Formats: sequence, C-alpha cells, structure tokens
Amino acid sequence: MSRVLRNRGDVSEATRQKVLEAAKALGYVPNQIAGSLASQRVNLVAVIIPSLSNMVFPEVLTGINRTFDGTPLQPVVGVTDYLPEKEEQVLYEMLSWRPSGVIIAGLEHSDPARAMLQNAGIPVVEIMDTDGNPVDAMVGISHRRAGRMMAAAILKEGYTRIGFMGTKMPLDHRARKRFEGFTEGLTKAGIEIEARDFYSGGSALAKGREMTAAMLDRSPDLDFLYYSNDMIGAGGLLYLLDEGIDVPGQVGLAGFNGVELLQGLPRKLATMDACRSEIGAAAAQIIIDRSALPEDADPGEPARIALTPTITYGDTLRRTQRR
Amino acid sequence: MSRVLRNRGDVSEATRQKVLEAAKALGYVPNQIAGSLASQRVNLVAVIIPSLSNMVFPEVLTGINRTFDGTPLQPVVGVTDYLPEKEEQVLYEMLSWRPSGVIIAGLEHSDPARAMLQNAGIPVVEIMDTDGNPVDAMVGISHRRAGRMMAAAILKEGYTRIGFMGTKMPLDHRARKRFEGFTEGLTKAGIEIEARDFYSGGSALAKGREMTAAMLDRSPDLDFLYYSNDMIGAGGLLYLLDEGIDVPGQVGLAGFNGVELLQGLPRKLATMDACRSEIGAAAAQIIIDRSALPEDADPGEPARIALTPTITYGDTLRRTQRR
DNA sequence: GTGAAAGCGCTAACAA
DNA sequence: TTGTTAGCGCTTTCAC
Repeated sequence: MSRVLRNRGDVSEATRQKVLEAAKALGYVPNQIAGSLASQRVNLVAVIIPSLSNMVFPEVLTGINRTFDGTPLQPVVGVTDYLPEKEEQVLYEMLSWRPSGVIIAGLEHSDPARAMLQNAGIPVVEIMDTDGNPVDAMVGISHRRAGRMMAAAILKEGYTRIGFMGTKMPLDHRARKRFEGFTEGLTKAGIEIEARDFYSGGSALAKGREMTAAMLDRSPDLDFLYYSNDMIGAGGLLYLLDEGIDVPGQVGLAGFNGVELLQGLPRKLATMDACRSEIGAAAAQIIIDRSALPEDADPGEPARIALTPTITYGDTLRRTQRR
Repeated sequence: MSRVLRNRGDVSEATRQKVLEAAKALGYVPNQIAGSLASQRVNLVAVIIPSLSNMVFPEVLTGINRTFDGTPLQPVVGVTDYLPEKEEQVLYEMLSWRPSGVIIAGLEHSDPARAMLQNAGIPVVEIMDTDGNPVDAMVGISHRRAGRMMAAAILKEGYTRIGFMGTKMPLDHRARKRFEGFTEGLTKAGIEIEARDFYSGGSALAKGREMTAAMLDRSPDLDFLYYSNDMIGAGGLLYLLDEGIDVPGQVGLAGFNGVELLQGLPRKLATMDACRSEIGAAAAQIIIDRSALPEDADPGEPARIALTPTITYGDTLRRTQRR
C-alpha cells in the first residue's frame, strides 16, 4: 500500500511492517512516473547551462547540488553549448517533464524560450547575470559592474596603457558585458584600450601564453593586461614570468573568476570572484522556498539577488600603500 | 491528436496542419510523464558520477552529451561524492524514474546497488575502470595497467629512487588501483617506492607545490616523482622550476589524466591519457544501440571495452634516444 | 485503520 | 484516415 512507503496517512505498525517486508523481498522500486502523474508533482528541477567544459558551470552545479541535498528535489542538467536554438530545444524537453522549477544561466533567451519560461507556471531563476530583465527570479552578479570595478582598480594604480584579451564568443553575454563595463570605466577616465585580441578554442592556458606574446610583440608599451578569464590570464602570467618581465611593475595583470587553480601559481593572479557556488546555492534555495509554498499562495515579489564580486589583488596588480 | 505531434500513424496533411496550429496557439507542451507512463518508455539515461569538481567527470559528461545529441535520449546526472551510501540513494532515485539505461562510474558498488542495477532490466554501463567484474557492459581503462605502464616507462629511463604523491581517498578506487599497479611494476624490477605522501582537500596545484617541497626536503635523493593526477603534478613542476631544479635531468615527473591545462605550462608534464570523452561517448553509444533493439531481442554478450591509455612523455620524463 | 475506486494525460490498439 | 477506449502505476479521496 502506498501509504506505508510514503509515511502518509494512518497506518498501523503491524501492516506497515508487513508491507515494508514484502516491498524489500520483491526488490520493489516505486514508479515515480506513475506517482508524479497521479500527484501532479515532480521533484525535478531543470538546470540549464551553456557548457560543462568551463569549470565555472560545474561549480555552480555543485552549489545547487549541495543545497538540494536532503530535499526531495533533484536537479536535471541540460547543456546548450551557448546556442540559443539548442537552449530552446533543451528547455522544451525539460519543461515537458513538468519540473518543479527552472534554473537557467543568463538573461538572454529567444522569444519562444522566454514565452515557455513565462507560461510554465513554475518558479524560474535566471542566474549568473543581473544586467537585464529576468522573467521571474534572478541571482547573479553584474558583469558590467565587474568590468567597471576592475577598470577603476587598474586606473587607480596608475596603469594607463591597457590591453584586453578574451574569448571570441559573441554569445557569451557575460563576457561581453564585462568587456563593455571595462571599456566604459576606462572611457570615463579618458582612456581607451590600446590593444585587444580574441580567441576561440584550444587550451586556454596555452592561448593565454600565445596571445600575450603576440600582443606584447605588437604593442610593447602596454603596462596592463586584462583577461576575460583566469585561465588565459594564468597563461599570460606564466609567459611574462618566463620572459623575466617585472610583474606587476612593468606590466600588471588581472583575470576573472577566482578559480582555485590560481592558488598554486608562482605568482597569484589578480582576479575577481564570480560567486559561483553561492549563486547556485541561492538559486536552489529560491526554488526550495517556492516549492514549499502552498499551491495557491501568492509567491510575492520574485527574488532579485545581486551579489557583489570582490577584487583579489594577488601579486599581479600593483597596490598603492594604504594604512 | 497525439499522432500528429509524434509523426506516427497515418494522418492526413489537412488535419496535421490543423492540429499543429492549435497546438502552437495554445502553447501546448506535451506531458512526458503521462506519455512515458502510457508507453512504458522513458528517454532518460541515468549518469552517476562521484564528483563534478574534478574536470575528469565533466569531460566524460561532455562525451556522453555529444553522443546523445540528435537522439531522443537525455542524460540525467547524479553525483555521489565518492560515498557508497549516497551512490545507493542516488541510484534508487534515478531508477524510480525507470530510465532507459544507466551509466555509472566505477565497478565497486555496494551489494544493494549491484542488486538494483542487476534487477533494473535496463542496459547498465560501468565506466572508467576495467579492473573488476561489471554487472553488464563496461567501458574504461585498466588503472592497474596504467600504473604498471608508467612504472615500466620510468624504470626504462633509468630512474630508481621514486616518490609518489596522491589523494588520500580510500574510496577513489581508480587512484588506488593506479597506485597498486605502479608499485607492482616497480617491485617486479626489485625497486621500492622511497617516499609517498597523500593529501586531501584544497587546491590541487597548491598542494602539489607544498607536497613536493616537503617530500624533496625529506628525501633529497629522489630522482622521480609520480603524481596521481596532473594538477598536483603541475604544482610540483612549477615548484621544481622555481627552485631551478633540472627537470627531467635531476628529477623526472609524471602525472595522470592528460588534462588540457598542461599545454600551457612552461614545461609539458609527462602524463597518460585516460580517454575520458571517448569513454563517455562509447558508453552512450552502447545505451543507444541497446535501446534501438526490439524489446524482446537478445542483447547478446554485453560490450566490454578496454581502451588503452598512452603515455605522453612531454618534457619531464627523460627519453632515451631511439631511431 | 483499511479497502476500493476514480482519475492524472497520455499511448496503443482497435473499431468505424 | 479517423474516432474511441482501455490501461500505464501510482495518489487521493471517500466509504467502510
């Protein structure tokens, strides 16, 4: 009897034992499909991210997993490869399972995708970015602001001849916004980026090396290099150290993400924490809270959480004396 | 009518259009739960891995994802944190969705977990390891053999005073088997490991640095260091370069995994490829092939695929001249 | 405290 | 080619 398995309703201890025994003996595993159909409740949460190859996303997943641990909710991951059409398709497939909620990376979605999210009638949390209008809830950082913050920090230390290196990913909106915020921050101070270069594919660390070599070759006067992620930044750092260039005296460096890896480098790369697992955890918590609400309750204002990234100066961004 | 949406059965073009139109107008998304219940078919494949923090597993997932792309099959990921009891629980939850197959890391499972896998009546592919008895299909490499191969390569180059560093993970059976194979290979040649050290937690790159410093401090005569993964190996390499130690002349180094990261280091760490995305792809393909079989067909002998890892000598493992 | 029965939204089989 | 209907294995409700 299903009442026993779910500890629900009134069941005498005697029958409970009997049923439990029989279930174990038969190796009975309940069928969630039938259960979910009958109860109109599904303990799955769709999690839609662009990629698994960039450690950023597994880290977000780890935060989500950790938070769902101990709840009946189970994340189901879909990967879009940064392709809007694939996002649409993955979303459609996921929604057809009638999940309890959706956690989806980014705020930019195709119109059909937005429509699906809006009409699904379930909590939707858009994560990792706060520069835009969410469908429902939102947890992330402002990448525009992150770019501006880094620009300000760099200018403050007196660097003026600045180069930028990043991914050639027109669909990576967060990297794009960071770049926009960065140039905007510089422009306000009357400074323009002197060199820029974009890559795609390959080992990020190796690319960082190559691109840095090429850029300094072309523009030997640069005194600061800003990288759109820590991996290429680390490659650049290793290159400069190999070349015996004084870091951060002659050339300063900064990346983005605060990856664990940086701890082991000969010099700590300046970077900015993107709060990845916190974002995952907060998003999962929003779903948990909403699912706990009675069916007809007013969910109130959707949560809009903007975390603040912090700059880590490390050893590659000069720091004026303070006391 | 469901015949239209699924392109099944005979439907006239006229009605087809009408239904399609109505579906779009209503924003209709079919309910897979009801569909799966009725058809007794579920397009989900359970993928159970120990962790997402180690890039190895996301890479396997990428291989799986790529292979399932274009098929109706959808992977659902569960993470066990290397805990047998959690594996059992995750497996139970997944099986209760009656997936089309299971891809699970490792060959070591608790008795109840094995029983569940055996009784599920669906294809099961155990991946990443071939040293043991699979429940059904199996795709991976022999970590014992990988350890022996590395031992042989090291001995061949004349190294004799060997240290080992790895994770303190009694439940990481693959790392354990690699270590066993390695010591076995050395022992056969009458050589014993002179120093060993195990770590847990923290940034692997930083740990590699620290452990290497500590080990060489204790045992300055070592002429080779074998690391159980590339990350700590890379940390060790960076340390030795910082110290100005001649690599691979004075001290040789090798890691394991063939991570992309190594391409960008100042010196390429010797390593061994674990065929991660190939394993994922092959496992997914086994599930696809089996699902294509008619319900009552004889699946035949389950696939048992042992891939062969290859040693990359890089710049940290001396190589005798050959011609 | 327990048993029985009506669906949940589809699919598959069959009748028309 | 189309309409109809009996389940799929549960949950939920209601009567006992």
